[in-house]
Amino acid sequence: MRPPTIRDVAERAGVSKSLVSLVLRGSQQVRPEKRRAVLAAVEELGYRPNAAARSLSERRTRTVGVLLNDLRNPWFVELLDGLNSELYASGLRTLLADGRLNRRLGEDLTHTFTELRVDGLIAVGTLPDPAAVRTAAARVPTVVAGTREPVLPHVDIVAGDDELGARLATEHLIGLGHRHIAHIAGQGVVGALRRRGFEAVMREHGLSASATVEQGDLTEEGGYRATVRLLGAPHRPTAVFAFNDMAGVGALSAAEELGLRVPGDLALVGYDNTYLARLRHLWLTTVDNAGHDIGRRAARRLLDRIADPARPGEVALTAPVLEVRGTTAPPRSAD
Amino acid sequence: MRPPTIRDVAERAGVSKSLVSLVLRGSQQVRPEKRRAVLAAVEELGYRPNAAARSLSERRTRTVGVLLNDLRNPWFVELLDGLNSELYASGLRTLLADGRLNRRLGEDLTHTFTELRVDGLIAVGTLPDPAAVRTAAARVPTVVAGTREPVLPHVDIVAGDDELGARLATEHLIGLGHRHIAHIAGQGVVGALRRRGFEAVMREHGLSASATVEQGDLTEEGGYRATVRLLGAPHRPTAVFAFNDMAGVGALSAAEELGLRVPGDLALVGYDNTYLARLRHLWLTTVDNAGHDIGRRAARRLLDRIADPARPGEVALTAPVLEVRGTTAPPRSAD
DNA sequence: GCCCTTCTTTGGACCGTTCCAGATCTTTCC
DNA sequence: GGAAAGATCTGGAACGGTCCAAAGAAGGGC
Repeated sequence: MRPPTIRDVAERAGVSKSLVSLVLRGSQQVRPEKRRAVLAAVEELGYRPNAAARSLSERRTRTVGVLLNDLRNPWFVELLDGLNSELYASGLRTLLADGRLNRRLGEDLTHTFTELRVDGLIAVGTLPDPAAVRTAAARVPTVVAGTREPVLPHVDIVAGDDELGARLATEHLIGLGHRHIAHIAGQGVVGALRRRGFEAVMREHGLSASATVEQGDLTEEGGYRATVRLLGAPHRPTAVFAFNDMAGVGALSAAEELGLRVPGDLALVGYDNTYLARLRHLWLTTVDNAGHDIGRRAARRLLDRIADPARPGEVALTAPVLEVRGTTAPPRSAD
Repeated sequence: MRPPTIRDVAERAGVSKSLVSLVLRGSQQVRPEKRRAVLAAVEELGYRPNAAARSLSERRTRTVGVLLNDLRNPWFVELLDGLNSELYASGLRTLLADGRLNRRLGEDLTHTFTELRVDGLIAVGTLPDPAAVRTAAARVPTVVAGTREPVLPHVDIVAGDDELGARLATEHLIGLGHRHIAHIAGQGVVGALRRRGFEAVMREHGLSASATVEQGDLTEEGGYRATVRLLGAPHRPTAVFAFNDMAGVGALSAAEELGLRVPGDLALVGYDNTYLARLRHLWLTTVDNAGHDIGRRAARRLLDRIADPARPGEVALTAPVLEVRGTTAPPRSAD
């Protein structure tokens, strides 16, 4: 009992398979009664076209491969959401590969996605294997979203302006009266950019001497550890700007454990405005990075690039917005 | 400049395309020197088989469709992780459709997945449109994971034992000395099961009179609102068992806002043991629902069902485990 | 009524694999 | 040395669509 094919439909409707194909692809050159007959046969048989046969013949798959760094990071999920909605509207489906979930990211890129002959590729977030992206980008239209690497010839980049975001956060803290401010840094290019924004603003305000940077990672654990180190040091900061919300929550825990009140004893800013920051119990001041919007823009870029693969790569940055919540306030006493 | 085909490889290696196919599929019936010639040609040309052509001919896609309720729920992500790792190991890739991300779930099911002729289908979590699952299950091997509906003829179900989990949580609170306990209920079958477990235990301890149930939903907001109502009532509970961690966090915020200390004035248990519950700042006592494990088991069930589609549907429940953290303690004074 | 257009409709090649029946080459054995 | 038995290899028919050149039908003009 195989699923019906276009020939079955043709036979039932009393026409040729070519005509069925025409009707299904919406040709205007078909007489109404034939069209009706075909559509009725489709309905009666429950016919669904076979995507494999179609892509073999059309030489395209209407599928976009998405390489994601980590599905556990809520910000990426939001980006993915924007991506999906825009691509779906253009009749493209999305095939997801998570670099963390199944480790063999490079393998996935070169094997799965090229075997499937995806029409396009979106790399989301800092990926473990940039070389794999390079290889793939040479064969298929590619857009990098949510990070600024790798920079490659015909590849577009859509990301938040991390340096600006870091400036906003730092300016906010300084504006509140903080002088001794620490930054918990993240990894990769994104980490470097946010750090640079922080350091630049501190320098501009003549506060380089009281700026501290502690290396963390993208997790709560990393933020916690970094904060413990920061607060254990002799001259401790009155404010912390964390690389992302997860690290910010870690910092929150560390402060609490050491008996410091937030924001009274320690002001705290995160980054990404994930739903974590929005939890009433945390209510983290953070930088909104507009993940959904970045996803949509990345999708549009990819559509453009599929239409014209040869055009030069562009970098599009979106401006982040500071979201002030409950974890920032002026320092208790002048530093 | 098209990608090379099996014919190009054959020509280069000086053999027939059939032999190339044999080599690539690992036949033992090929003389070593020919095998080497073929593999060398593959390497030189950078040949990658065309998945569409292969599935058309083999009449299977090596692809499993996954219907997910909500990617934003960390528990589902964990389940997905388990699913992926197991399926990947069996050479199946995963195509993800999120019911919340692109709303048209029913459409996706009947259109995208049937057009792609996926080899199997996994429905994760309570889905908005059970009828679509029913339709699809009639044509393709299907497994339901993480929930216990819909129950369908040849469909397996893999889920946590929600009633048992709720019992564990409730027993824990009673064991600590709580008498007046409230439950924030969730929706759907899962919600009903957890509620039933709670009510059964309360009844067994002769505490039905002091058991309260407040309807919430699966979000923080719902948990918050429900808790505000609970704590505003005349005879307020000393402990709350929330449907899931998100609702539990909402309850935490509500208690804090009303000036109650957790766990001193109010004990709190969540469900799912998501990373939220593990955040040091929240440190929620919760019920571990083993998402990763459920994902793996669902994958294995699907593999079995693909091998033998006609076998009767089975229900496999995994036993959850109570994870005691910082939000539960004995009540301050006997009730 | 006939020829020329303009619409519609159709047969068949093609997309890149797999798989099967049979062809061809090697061995083995008497 | 020849035949039978294996071991290898190959051509061609699927798989289920799209698309193009050409056939057939219908309408228009004289």
